[in-house]
Amino acid sequence: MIISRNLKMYVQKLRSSNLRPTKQRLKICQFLFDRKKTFHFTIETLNKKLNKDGATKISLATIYNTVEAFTSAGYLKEILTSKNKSYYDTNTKSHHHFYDEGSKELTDIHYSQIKLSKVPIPPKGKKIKNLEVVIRIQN
Amino acid sequence: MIISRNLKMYVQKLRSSNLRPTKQRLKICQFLFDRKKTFHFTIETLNKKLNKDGATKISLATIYNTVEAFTSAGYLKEILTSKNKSYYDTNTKSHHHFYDEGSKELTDIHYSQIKLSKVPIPPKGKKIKNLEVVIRIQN
DNA sequence: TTTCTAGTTTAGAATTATTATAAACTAGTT
DNA sequence: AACTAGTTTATAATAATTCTAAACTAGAAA
Repeated sequence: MIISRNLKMYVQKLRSSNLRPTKQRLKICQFLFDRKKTFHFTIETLNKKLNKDGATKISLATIYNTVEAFTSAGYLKEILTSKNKSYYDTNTKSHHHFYDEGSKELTDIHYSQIKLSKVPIPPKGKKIKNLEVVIRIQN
Repeated sequence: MIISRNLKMYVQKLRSSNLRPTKQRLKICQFLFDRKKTFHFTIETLNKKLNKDGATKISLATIYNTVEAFTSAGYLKEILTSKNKSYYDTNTKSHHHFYDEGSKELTDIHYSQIKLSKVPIPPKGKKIKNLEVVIRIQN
């Protein structure tokens, strides 16, 4: 079964980031990363989906902790929106988003679809960590 | 005095957006727009600055209402960040930001400092309302 | 294997930002 | 001067997130 191979992979991945491979973290890894397409979520949606089936529950606090840990470790990317709720993305590669103001849905824009021909120099002593384009759309 | 000229201007501006020129709204207009440089703020900072002097207090609810009204009217622009607090900008023209992850400060990037040579077509039936680049920086 | 300990999970409380409510007030029309 | 719809206000309610401290566990050491 593929899952067991991925599990080992996740154990290594977590260890390499100094995160103990706990049951909860592995379950969240499988849920987030055992998929082909990238996945956008909020804590709320993740919590609902993880705890939908009557299976072992992962507490909300753990979901917050884990998403935060995965984000610092670079497994997840926090997305910029104007809403007071954090959005995350399993696609950590440089890419951009459409943000639909009506439906509040995010759609990936492949990095090749946007080209910047001029980027400013960061202020003295600072480095660019990340550059993100959000295109707000509406009907 | 210049202020009285601006006051009249603000009265007109508000009327033209179907907003009654109340004492509170005019005071907030003066505070936000009687300045040369653009101003970035959160509700929290605006509230503190408006109510610093022992002068007539403007309630927090009014500040929320007014900022929301001014944003819909196009006097203010909501800025995208990853934090769970709304940031606003008195510069509503197309422009971009540095977001310093350490100090959580926003700095304007003049629109001419960023050039996009390729922009995607929006999904069917949708129009682009706005395009914003946020460059996250760190030490 | 058993013991130990630092890291982790958990439920629930606390905090923070924002929105809702409903009574008092006011701009501006009649 | 009276009226009314829009506005302000204090406060309560809600929502997202962070904190806390007790219970649990991975995995190193005995």
